[in-house]
Amino acid sequence: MTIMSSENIPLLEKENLDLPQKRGRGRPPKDESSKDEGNRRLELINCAARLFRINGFAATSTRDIASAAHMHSGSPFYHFESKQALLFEVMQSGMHSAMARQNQALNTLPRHPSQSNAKEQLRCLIRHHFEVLLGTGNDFIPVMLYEFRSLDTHQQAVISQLQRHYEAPWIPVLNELYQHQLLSCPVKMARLLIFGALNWSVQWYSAQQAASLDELTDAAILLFLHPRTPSSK
Amino acid sequence: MTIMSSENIPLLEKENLDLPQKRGRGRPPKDESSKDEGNRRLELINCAARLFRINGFAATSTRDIASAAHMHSGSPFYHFESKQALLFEVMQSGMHSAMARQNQALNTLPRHPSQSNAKEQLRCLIRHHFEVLLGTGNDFIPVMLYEFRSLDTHQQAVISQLQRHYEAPWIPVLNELYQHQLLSCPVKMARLLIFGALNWSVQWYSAQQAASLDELTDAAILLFLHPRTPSSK
DNA sequence: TTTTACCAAGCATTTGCTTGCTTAAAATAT
DNA sequence: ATATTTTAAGCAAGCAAATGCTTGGTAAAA
Repeated sequence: MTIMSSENIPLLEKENLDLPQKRGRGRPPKDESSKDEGNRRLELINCAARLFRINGFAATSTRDIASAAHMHSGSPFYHFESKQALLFEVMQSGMHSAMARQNQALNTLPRHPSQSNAKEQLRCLIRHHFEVLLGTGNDFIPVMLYEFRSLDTHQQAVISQLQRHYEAPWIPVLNELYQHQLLSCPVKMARLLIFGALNWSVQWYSAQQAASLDELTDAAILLFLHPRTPSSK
Repeated sequence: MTIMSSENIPLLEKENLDLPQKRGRGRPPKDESSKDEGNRRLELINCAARLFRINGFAATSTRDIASAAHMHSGSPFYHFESKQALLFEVMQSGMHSAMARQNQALNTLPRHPSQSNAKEQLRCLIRHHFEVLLGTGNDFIPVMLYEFRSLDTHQQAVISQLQRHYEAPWIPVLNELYQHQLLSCPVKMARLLIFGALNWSVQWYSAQQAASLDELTDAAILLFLHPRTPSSK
């Protein structure tokens, strides 16, 4: 990451004329899908997310990011006014994507059919949260979880707000479980501890060798929820 | 941290001759407690731990550390061969201290009086772990948890070994709880999830305004352990 | 012609660390 | 008891590399 970083990017194949992704300088072609929406800008965000996740924000240089996106060292600053602003974008877009997918996942569940599908709702939320944390290519949320302190005060406030929105659907579910005594711990503390248990998985989970996300979800449910009847299901 | 850092340390009172802690250059006096054992070196470790915890390893400069220990910028390298070696020392001494105190805490418990004091043992372990994570002046373990990736491969192996030793007393306790069906989740996963829930508390706990460590411990026990009899205690 | 997206080069600062020297206490010799 | 040597601990200064970011130009699409 630090070795060999003095403008050594163009190891790209040289002299293959008119490859579609030559994409050197100049305005990009407005190819078929008209809503291109900052293609290279998006690639910068993705590369930054990956590097920030692997090495951390402070230990990742803007040159590393530029290089990963096949740019030269100063080019990212055309798209982002600072390294910190890029980090902020990573977190924001990660949160918006996670929230959208969480709502989507909740909508696949039946709308409280009779009385208490709270347990299934919690399973759905946990399962989706594991996906957000551990799914392939999902570097955004781990970055948000571990680089929060690198934001300035205003940015932190914005991200905190998004986090509150993300956690909002959990609260009525936990409340219901608490009232039905499937959850013994008061809801406020339960939420903090449960999110801790889940979020920490980014420290030890590795896709190969370990359990599947479904198995993780089952384990978490077993740990947190206390069955009222002798039949565990 | 970054502003005004060009050798601006000696704001110490100037011209107070013969203050006992003048401590300028030269060999330190061998004062009463003969086992001085690197007094300034220890202060470097403490300052580094605090700064690493607050700002992270990569975002803390060796000048920041030197300044916090009232030294000049190059002096830490008399005691440590590199910044990374200092980080390693922080983690190692933190782990050794935590392990010693954990064993001490366990020894205050009665030696399995009749059959199952596993629940009290778990409470003791959790309570002590919160102390290690959140107690005042305990910056070492949080640094270890969040800066592991900044170590090189060999250092990581050493720290992992220490972590395994630290977690070792938890395993028989969890096994016993699982066998008595106070714990529904298989032990291996339970350990990972429980440590996650506890370790994550460094992200949200603040000494004022929040619950006491005893209350945290109670909440955790309520969340993880399933009472077999209707009486919750 | 304008705009978008980028390159090429570099500037100012910060950073980890080194080298050579200084001081004062401790150890040792006289 | 005095004088000399050794050593622990740090200072003063700076170097080479890395880093965040800026400026001026330029090619291609619109």
